[in-house]
Amino acid sequence: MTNKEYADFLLPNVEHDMDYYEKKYPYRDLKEGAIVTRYAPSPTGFVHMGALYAAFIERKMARQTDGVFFLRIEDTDKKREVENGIESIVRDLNNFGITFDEGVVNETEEKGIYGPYIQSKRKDIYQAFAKYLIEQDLAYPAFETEEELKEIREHQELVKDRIGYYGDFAKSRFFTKEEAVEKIKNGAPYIIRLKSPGDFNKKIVLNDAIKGKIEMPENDMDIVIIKSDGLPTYHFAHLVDDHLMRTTHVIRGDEWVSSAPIHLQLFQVFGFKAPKYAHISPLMKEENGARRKLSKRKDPEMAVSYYHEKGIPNEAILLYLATVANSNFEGWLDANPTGKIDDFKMDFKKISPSGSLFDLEKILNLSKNFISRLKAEEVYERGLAWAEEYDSEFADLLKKYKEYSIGIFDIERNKKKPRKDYTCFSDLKNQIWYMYDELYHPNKEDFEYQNIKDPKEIETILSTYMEKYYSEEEDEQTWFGHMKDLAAEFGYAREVKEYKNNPDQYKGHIGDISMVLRVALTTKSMTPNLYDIMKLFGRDRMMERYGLKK
RNA sequence: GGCCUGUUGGUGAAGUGGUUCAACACACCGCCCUUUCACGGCGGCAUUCAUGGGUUCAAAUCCCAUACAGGUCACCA
Repeated sequence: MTNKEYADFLLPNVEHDMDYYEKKYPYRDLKEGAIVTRYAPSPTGFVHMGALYAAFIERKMARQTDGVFFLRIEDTDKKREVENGIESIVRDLNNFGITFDEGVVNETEEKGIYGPYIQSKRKDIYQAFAKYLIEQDLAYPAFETEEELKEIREHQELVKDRIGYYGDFAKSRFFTKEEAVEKIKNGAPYIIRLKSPGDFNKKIVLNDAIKGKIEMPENDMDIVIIKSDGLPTYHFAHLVDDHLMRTTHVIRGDEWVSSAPIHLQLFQVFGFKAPKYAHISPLMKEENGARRKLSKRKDPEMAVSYYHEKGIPNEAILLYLATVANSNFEGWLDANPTGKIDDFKMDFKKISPSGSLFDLEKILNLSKNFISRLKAEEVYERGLAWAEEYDSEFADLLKKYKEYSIGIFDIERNKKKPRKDYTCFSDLKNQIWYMYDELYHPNKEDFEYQNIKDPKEIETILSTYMEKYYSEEEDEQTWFGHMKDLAAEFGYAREVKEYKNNPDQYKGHIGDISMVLRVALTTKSMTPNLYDIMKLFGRDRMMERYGLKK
């Protein structure tokens, strides 16, 4: 029996051969240095922060080199598949402005000539490549059951040997073709394994774009390449797909570093040029003084929906991810305030080889700064969009008082250094609820009066202000002058300095008086500029809040 | 257990043999500005780069060991 016949026997019904596919997918005609890379998730659920981080870096590197970024779905494990997985992946990523040049578009469509981009639809291709290996006597059928494999492992643990299917432990390797055929004809189930030419005592070198030079023992495990369902394992699919899709850079999580020897060997066995690898370290979390990888199951902040619910702008998340990836990004943004992430030149070498603690504080800060730079109308629109999803009562108020609300968001916003009141959109209501009568139901103890607490005095100050000094028309300076007059009338210094110089001559200073007017109006001692707030309220509503007859 | 990687302040980090070697940012604290807050300004916050050895005239930077942390050892990706 020739090797060719053997291959046909082991993998029948394979339509094309390796050469056919080799010709079908031409080399890409791209300029020097262009990076072709991919985001290759298995459709097991929504996109989480770690995946978003990787996808962000992948797209960025492809874009800045005029390369190609494509989406490939790795669904060779049918057990883990989730319904509509593809749709949610594409949607989640698009929400962050991460789009693909090529690959899967939705459950049924794709674009690009290197497809299919869904692994389960590439069975024939993988088998064609596996057949080549069998013909070269570099792959063979293996018959061990799960139970037998377990026994081998237990034995190895017992005698403290290296664990795995290799050397003398790889019993199926030693069957003759005829013996194997016999078994199969008798109905024995089988898988295809690589006949590894590696030597554990020799070293291979992985020149990782992020982690640098890593020396590892050669792979000598006869790893599975085709599973019993005829689909390939990750390792084999990676070889076939990234070779045929003409990927130049494989950017992936660093949990893959340890299997890089397998991948390098696979490329070598076929005589293909291996892609460059860039292994990204994971986002970490600190818990009880120990660091661990951010977990999809345990950590709510891992889900991108967490940020959506909080109303943290996606732009802020992207800014954060850029900072984590290349810490010089912040400095660059500082020097180029109007710059976009797209204009920044990211560098693999600047990506930290060790995992970074995921810093929610920092995201909140970025979010706050981002919102502060928005126009009042934008804050309104985005705040409303958030509220419509998560706080319908507040959404109704925003809609009912549109111009008024924009006015609130506009306070001290149009300056070089705008106010930073809102850390995220879910924070809006906490900051300004008192501006809406519908939300204003204070108790007496809610009023945060400071130095002046006497109800009688407060009442007199309020009524005097409204009757004698208040005017709806005045500009800020005039208004402030009136405040000073009011202070003086009640025995408070017109200027803080004056009070500090002669504390005995005054009961307090202008600040004490304006505090009364502020707290009586809002219950709060800390608010944006009082002048602007009064402007928004207008006379009637002020009289009402001050408990004075109109 | 084998193999691989990492370890600079509360956090993210810059810095890879010597001309500020501990930048910058977030957080925190203090002061100033100021009608409150916010903004802004100024200042504080690692005499030391996990620990112990070594190389060198000179090390956070090179070497070795130890400790700690992370990853990986599937017919999962």
